[in-house]
Amino acid sequence: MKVYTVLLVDDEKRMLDLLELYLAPKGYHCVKCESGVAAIRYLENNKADLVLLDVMMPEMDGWETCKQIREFSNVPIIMVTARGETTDVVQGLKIGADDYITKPFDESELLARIEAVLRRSVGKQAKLEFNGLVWDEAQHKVQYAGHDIFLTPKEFAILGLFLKNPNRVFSREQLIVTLWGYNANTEERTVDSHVKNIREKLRQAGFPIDQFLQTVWGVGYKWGG
Amino acid sequence: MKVYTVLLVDDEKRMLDLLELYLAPKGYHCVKCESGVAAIRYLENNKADLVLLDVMMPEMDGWETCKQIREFSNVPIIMVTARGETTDVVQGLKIGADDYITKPFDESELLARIEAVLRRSVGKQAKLEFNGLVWDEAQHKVQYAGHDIFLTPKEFAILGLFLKNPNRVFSREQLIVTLWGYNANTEERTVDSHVKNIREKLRQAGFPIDQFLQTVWGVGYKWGG
DNA sequence: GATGGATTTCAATAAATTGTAACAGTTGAG
DNA sequence: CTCAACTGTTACAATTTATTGAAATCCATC
Repeated sequence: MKVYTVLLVDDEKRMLDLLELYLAPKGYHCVKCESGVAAIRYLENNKADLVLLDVMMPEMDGWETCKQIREFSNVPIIMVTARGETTDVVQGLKIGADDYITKPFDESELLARIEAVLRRSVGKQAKLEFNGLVWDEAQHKVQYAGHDIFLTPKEFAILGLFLKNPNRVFSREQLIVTLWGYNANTEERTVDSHVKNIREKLRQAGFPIDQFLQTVWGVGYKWGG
Repeated sequence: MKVYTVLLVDDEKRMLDLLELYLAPKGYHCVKCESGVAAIRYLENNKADLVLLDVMMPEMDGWETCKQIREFSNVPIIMVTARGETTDVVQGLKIGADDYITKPFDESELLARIEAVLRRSVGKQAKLEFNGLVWDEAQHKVQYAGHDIFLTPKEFAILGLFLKNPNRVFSREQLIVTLWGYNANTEERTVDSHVKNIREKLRQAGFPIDQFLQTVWGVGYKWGG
């Protein structure tokens, strides 16, 4: 069974411990952050399956943190609000949070919501947008400026991986393991070929691809702004 | 007996609880959302048999929510309006709602309307039209440019699924599970045969089928404009 | 149980993608 | 500036996938 990584974000250490106390015994791997900035830094370099994000925090509040996370990640986010806090929940859900829960909550409610959000996010087919470039899994289609860009399955998968992990550098080896599988027996040069084709097709469509799909010399490739 | 899932959408928690109090004892499975955005997100990833949608909500009102839901789903929708609210109900029903009910309502009226809408929707047979191509479930008939196109039952079902889900790519596996059933033991190539026959017959009738029923190489087929 | 249409399978062919190897071009450390 | 290592490009071979027609099977109906 898959172990889910949950990122807990709250300025109160005590609350973090309480959340972990609820989640760890259920098999969730918990990572704790005491500020929005720390959470963003974590997510930029690591993967999480879910974020539990407190709204009321000093420096940078939960909504702002949520907004910034959404600029580079589609990780499911559950907002944690205190009863009586006069925050506009609807506004928050619009920013991109997936659900919210009100403190104080009991263990079963917390777990139920987490499971619901995870279940929803697992089956969800991604639809990503980046500077006008749309990558739609359900339609298996890439669009820019209104017209379709025809990509082969491999090209489509590679582009999707980059879009899902902006700014992260992938070595050719990593790309092969992720997209071809562990026991694939593929030359690293093959990745170059696909990258070349992706660049060509997107450039053709007028998308400033060279600005985004970048070569990191001696390491691999990354999608960066 | 089938358990119906009802999606309740209202910005007031109290109203959601009240509705659930009425519906849950009658065997309806209730899902509650506090905003139109949350409701749309839910429906994009989950199934519901009915939506009870409050008109007066901040941010995105019920009509707008209804309109957006209709862009991807045919789920029956009952609008909930407050007495005295000066909304144009006729206008709303045109948008695609199936019925409406005025607050305050009593339990029996609510239940009666829900049952009526569900009964109607269950018996409802689709009739779709696409660029002059008419697919009529009640008559089990397909027409183009005035004359009938004779399709076998399987062909008819496949075409119907595509018309009901424009732009969505179906893998052969998905088509088999959806139209043959989970435990069907059918070769994937069989789908190709049916697709070939559908294409042949529609092409024969003069319909520009190749523009619509498209092969998505390495993935499956889709109905796209 | 024979008939005829519907459905499914199969195999040959066609088409497209993917992988490879060779080489040219580029980069950056020393 | 030089060189070794890395990256980009190209053409083609290998592989995978789609299409098609024909044959086999299924199945309701007479």
